[in-house]
Amino acid sequence: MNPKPENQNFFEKVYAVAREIPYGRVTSYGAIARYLGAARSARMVGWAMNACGGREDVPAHRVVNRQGLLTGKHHFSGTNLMQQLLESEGVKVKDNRILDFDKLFWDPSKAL
DNA sequence: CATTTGACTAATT
DNA sequence: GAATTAGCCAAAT
Repeated sequence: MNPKPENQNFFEKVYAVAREIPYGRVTSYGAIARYLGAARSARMVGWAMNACGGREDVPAHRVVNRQGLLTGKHHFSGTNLMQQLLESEGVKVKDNRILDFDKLFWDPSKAL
């Protein structure tokens, strides 16, 4: 154990919320950030995802930008892995964009 | 300790 | 309406 693991507050919180995303749903970085109290730290959420390397429990593919664009797909293995993962969950993706994003959008603050 | 970056978002051009 | 700039905040170098 580390002397002061404390917690990767931000990262852990982001991971916790990401894990709460129900199957076949998606959310935005800003929504998570807002839920964490860091309304303007949407980028931090993305950064946390970048660090999610070993966190398989973190469905980063369910987290997209506000437009439903798979901006982070380049960080996944391959080129369209993220899209395939979403499609595998029943989420229709067209040209890196999530269809019916408004319907599939999952708001953590609402989910509470 | 200062600088850079980065999977965003909103506003502006 | 698309492209660019600016603002934000926290971690990484």
